[in-house]
Amino acid sequence: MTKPHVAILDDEPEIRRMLAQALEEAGFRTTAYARATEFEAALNRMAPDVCLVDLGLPDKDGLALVHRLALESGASIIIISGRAQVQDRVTGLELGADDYIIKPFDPAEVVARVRARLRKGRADPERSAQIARFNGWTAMFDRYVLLDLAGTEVPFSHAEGEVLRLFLDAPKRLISRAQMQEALGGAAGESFDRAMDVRISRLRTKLGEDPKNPRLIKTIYGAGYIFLGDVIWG
Amino acid sequence: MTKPHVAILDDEPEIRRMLAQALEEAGFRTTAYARATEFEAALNRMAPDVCLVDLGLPDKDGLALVHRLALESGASIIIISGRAQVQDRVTGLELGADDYIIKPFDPAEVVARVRARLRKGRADPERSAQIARFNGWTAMFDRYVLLDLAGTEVPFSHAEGEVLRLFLDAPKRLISRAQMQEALGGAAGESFDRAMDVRISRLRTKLGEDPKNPRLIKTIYGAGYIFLGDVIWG
DNA sequence: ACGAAATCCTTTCGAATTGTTACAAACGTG
DNA sequence: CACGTTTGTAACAATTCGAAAGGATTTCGT
Repeated sequence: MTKPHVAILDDEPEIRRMLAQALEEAGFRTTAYARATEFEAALNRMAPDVCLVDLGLPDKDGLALVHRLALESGASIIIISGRAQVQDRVTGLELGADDYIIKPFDPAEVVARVRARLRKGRADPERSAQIARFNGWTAMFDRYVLLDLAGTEVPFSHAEGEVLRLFLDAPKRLISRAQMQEALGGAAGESFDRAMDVRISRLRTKLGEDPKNPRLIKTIYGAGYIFLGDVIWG
Repeated sequence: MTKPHVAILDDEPEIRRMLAQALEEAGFRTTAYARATEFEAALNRMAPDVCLVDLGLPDKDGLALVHRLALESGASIIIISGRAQVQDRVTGLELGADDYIIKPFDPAEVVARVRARLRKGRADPERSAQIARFNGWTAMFDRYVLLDLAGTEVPFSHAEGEVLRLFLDAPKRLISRAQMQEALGGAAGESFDRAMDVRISRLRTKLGEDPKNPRLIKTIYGAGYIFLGDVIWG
């Protein structure tokens, strides 16, 4: 996978430099332009993933450019503008911009917003498979099965999966009972405690734990549970 | 096509009302919640397109909620917060939010930003895509037939096609029973549940599923269904 | 308009999953 | 070691789901 490409269009050299530096430090490839005509001419061969466009351009109406970009280019468009009126933002967004940042801005926020745009653009098509590996096991949450080292499938239920996910999201950290109850959607004030115990008990047997000496799901008397084991997501 | 659905989570009744009114005037369907727990409980049957989440909630850490939403729900997430520090915005966006709006805000801008999210989310206006391939099958919705690898035709009915399309539009994601009921136009409060079971049962047999070990349409007890299989539209 | 066929919903009962109860074991405290 | 509290788990009950059978509705041809 190559680096995502961010195109910058701003007439102030200082801002161009600042944006390019921040974005490249964040792992993007950047191309900066000072004038709309040059920007447009280079658009096709650039094929950027995100465009940062300043509206206060001397040589062309920025909003018209944004509109054309939105219609013809598949890139996400982020407007950067000194005009802070709500009406400016609304028209910019209605014309097809995906975000609107007001000067002065913090480069860190720009990077974060660029990342957000890229995430949405590619998140849906190939969402990361919900797979976690730990101590010889492979948990596949979309298929509701565990694989051991030999490759034999051990199916687990939704209730068990909720507990397992909780553990794998916070390995080697104490998880209090109240925390778990909240996460599992347990109505408070009930004797839901026993149900949790049962879930954990069932999960333990499926993981082949020795009841006398559990190595993965350890219970801390009076405090909660802790999941040992080295988790790798993905 | 039904109206897009926007879910609102904010503890201040005044803001809930303002947002709901502005969004409904703009042609959206809205559902508002005051507390995170209720919001989470209703998430699956709501199946919103966009979530507006206030971070300053009394009953739960808003950022954790945003993170979970981003991972598990396909919806776009817009944070609304009174905290104006750049660092807050950056962490919010990094955790998976798609936008970050600072209080006090103008309802018109919120509407514009919601529209921007929907535009990108449904960037594929492929309502003309009537053919999908998955795991050796070819579903042709305009002709109401399934083709297996050998090319033999298996006709399916309209009701079965509705279910199949729902699955193929959201593969490898949990589809709650309530969500399905809504999508199939089932009036709420009825014993429509059994009808859904029957539809799915018929679809399963047509796909040649082994009832004891279904590989494509898996049922998650107490939660819904999930469609495994790699879908390619077109 | 009438009857046949296809489609779809409802009913019903059996199977699978989950929560609950009850009791035993483990733990901490004095 | 005695005692109360916390946790594990087996057995049971409640809930949820699958699939067959029958009936209601729509569709279609004549």
